[in-house]
Amino acid sequence: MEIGRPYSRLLCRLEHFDILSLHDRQRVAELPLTVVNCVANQQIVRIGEKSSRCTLVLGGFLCGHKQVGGSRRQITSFFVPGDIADLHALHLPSPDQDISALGPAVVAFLPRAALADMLGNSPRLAKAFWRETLMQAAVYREWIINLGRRDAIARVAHVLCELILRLQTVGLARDLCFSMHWTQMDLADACGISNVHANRIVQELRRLRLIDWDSRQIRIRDWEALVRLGDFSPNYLHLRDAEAHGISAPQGLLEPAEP
Amino acid sequence: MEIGRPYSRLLCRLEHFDILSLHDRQRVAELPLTVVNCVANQQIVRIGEKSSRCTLVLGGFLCGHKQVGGSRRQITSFFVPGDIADLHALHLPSPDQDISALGPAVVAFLPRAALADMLGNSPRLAKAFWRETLMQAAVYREWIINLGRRDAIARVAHVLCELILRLQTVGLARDLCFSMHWTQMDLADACGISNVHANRIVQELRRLRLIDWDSRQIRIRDWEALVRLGDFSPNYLHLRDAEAHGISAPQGLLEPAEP
DNA sequence: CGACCGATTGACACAGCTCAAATGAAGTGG
DNA sequence: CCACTTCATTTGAGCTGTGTCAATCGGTCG
Repeated sequence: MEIGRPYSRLLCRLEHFDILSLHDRQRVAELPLTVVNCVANQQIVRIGEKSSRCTLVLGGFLCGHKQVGGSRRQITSFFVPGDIADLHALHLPSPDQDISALGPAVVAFLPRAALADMLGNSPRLAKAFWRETLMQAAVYREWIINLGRRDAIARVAHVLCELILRLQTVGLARDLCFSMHWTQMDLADACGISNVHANRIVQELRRLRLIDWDSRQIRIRDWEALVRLGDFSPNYLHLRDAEAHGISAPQGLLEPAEP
Repeated sequence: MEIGRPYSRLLCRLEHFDILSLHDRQRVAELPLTVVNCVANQQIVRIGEKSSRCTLVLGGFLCGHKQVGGSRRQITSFFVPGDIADLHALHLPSPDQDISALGPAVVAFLPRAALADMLGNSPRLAKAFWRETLMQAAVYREWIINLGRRDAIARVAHVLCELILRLQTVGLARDLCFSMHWTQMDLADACGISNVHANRIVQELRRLRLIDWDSRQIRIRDWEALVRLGDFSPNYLHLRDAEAHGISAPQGLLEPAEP
């Protein structure tokens, strides 16, 4: 789980639309941070508990989730390296969901005061961070679509497509392959299905030769087909044209879309 | 559909946590705006179409929605008076969903340039608007929970509870009653169910004497029970204590929660 | 070696979907 | 004021995707 400079993937996201000035990049690079290794399922933010820091993902995955009534939890979002998982801490008094590690992860805590200070001094950085929150909202919207109107196999396919693309924007999963130490139950909780059914869907995806999911790693074998199955269109990720273009076959073999 | 001063409900939301200075309120009040009456189902924002304005709801309801594959649309959010429906236009190049009126509505268009100018000149206003986007994201998260882990009747109940509280924070629906010119299919599209099933759920809610829904108006008859049925807990709305307190019985008769 | 956790499989139940038709309500135009 | 249209609500009858329950299997770790 190599990390590089801790802020590099964050910068990669912040500069998605506008290049930052050298001065601004410097400000980000100088943010004080505390790096922490998390074990699988470690809880990082607890609903209702005020905290004075934000959490930047350096390696692995985090997820936001919430328990409902008697039933199983629902995962509301994944956070990949370069994401700040609790941006709401910037302006809201207390978190409205839990945030935990999915599998082992590495995070950096940024003191909110330092962050607020930085944003106050640079309108351009403030804009970049604000945009970051808006892009997260766009992903939430797409998840609503996913849960509301797609069947189980499409949901899973859609989630995988999204993950691949988000990883690629920060330089990961270039080969349509990434290691993911999480369980089928985690997948189920993200897709709003039962763990048993999640297992059947994974098997079906394997049978269709769309993915390999051995214990600790996912490999997309047929990107085109996965995109079709998941009814995936990436505009909600607000990628730049170049990347969005890559969608048709980000790194895999080119295959005609129509049979 | 009395409107009052067009910006009054917006101010009501912006000042939810911090009181604005007189100067800031003045800035908001002086925003140039174009008031427009919308007919039912009128489309206001089209996916992918750049625009240089934001849309403030003055009366009625808007909704964000998206069409998927062959199936029915999914509504991702409601917007009530005082909400700005397309805040993403502030920092994202193009919208990733459609926005339409649910029933007749009155909106005001605010030129993005004027808005950006205002936000650039007042850090406190910028913070208030940013917080507004974060609170919308919190609502999206809750909708993900709703669609992922609750059954149909709980979804509908939850959506109704949310609407009531959001209306009350801007001074509407004080009597647990509001007029809502939208169809059962709109409700179905928000809850991720079929229109036929939505109808059955509405009938069930009527049979249980939880709501009246005559053609054009919804009246909550048993708030406590609706909250319980919808597994509704309002913390995700980030209401101030006073309001959140009112939840147990916002205006209705006080009834003990436990049987 | 035992304990534990996650993946897998099977059988059965049911919430919610689809299709289709009937009813009701609100215009619209003659 | 009455046909006629249109759109929303309502009802019924199967069908199916997915959940639940329960048992088994396989790997990992102490």
